[in-house]
Amino acid sequence: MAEFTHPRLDDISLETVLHALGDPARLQIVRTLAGGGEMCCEGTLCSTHIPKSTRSNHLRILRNAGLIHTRRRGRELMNALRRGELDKRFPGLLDAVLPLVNG
Amino acid sequence: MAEFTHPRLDDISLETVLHALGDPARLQIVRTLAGGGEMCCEGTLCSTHIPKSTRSNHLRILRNAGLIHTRRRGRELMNALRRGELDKRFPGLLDAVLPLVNG
DNA sequence: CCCGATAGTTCGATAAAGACGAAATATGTA
DNA sequence: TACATATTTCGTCTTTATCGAACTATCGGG
Repeated sequence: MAEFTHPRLDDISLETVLHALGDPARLQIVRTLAGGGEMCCEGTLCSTHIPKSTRSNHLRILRNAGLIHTRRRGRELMNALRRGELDKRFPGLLDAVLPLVNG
Repeated sequence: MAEFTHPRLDDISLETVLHALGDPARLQIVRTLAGGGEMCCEGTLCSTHIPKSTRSNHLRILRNAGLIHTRRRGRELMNALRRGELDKRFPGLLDAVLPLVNG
């Protein structure tokens, strides 16, 4: 399988990022990844009953938006938040979104 | 015409706000209103060729999300960003979104 | 190697959301 | 009252999202 393509830092658009974050499932994924670790598709949203094809699609949207980085580890695909890069590109955005405000 | 309903500060959800912001037209409206003034539907997005029914819908989404406040002034409906309230509810969010990053 | 199990993606069909012209509603002015 | 202005609502069409099923890739064990 070909590896994934991730947008370069400068190509990440705020609008696309906001669109990606504007979904409850994706926001939850991002918050889960905010701890700093990696998580496979199976691992994300494990507390909910979202089918894997939908999870896969959510992760693809997050990846294409530039929010997460995906690498293969064995048969799993590990996803990590591109925290440092995003903080550089959009200072303060993740800080504002990630706290446990849970509005 | 009945006046508009605006969500109370505590009822504004981050997810809904992010969804509202995750559209280029609406992001532009919010940025335009960030100057602090009021603007009618006709006035928003005046540089683009978006039909009024679509503009109206965008403003409704922003209003329901809690981002803007709408009041009638004569036959116009003036819209203003709920900046102070949003800064209280989601500190740093608008500061991160509004700068002319234009990613 | 080939097989089965595991992890994810892709496909295809249905469901939900958005866009926009046309018609309706509300307000102001003559 | 009649007409113009400002905006919403409605109906239709297009776009986007969801999710089961089928497909692809990787690993471990005969």
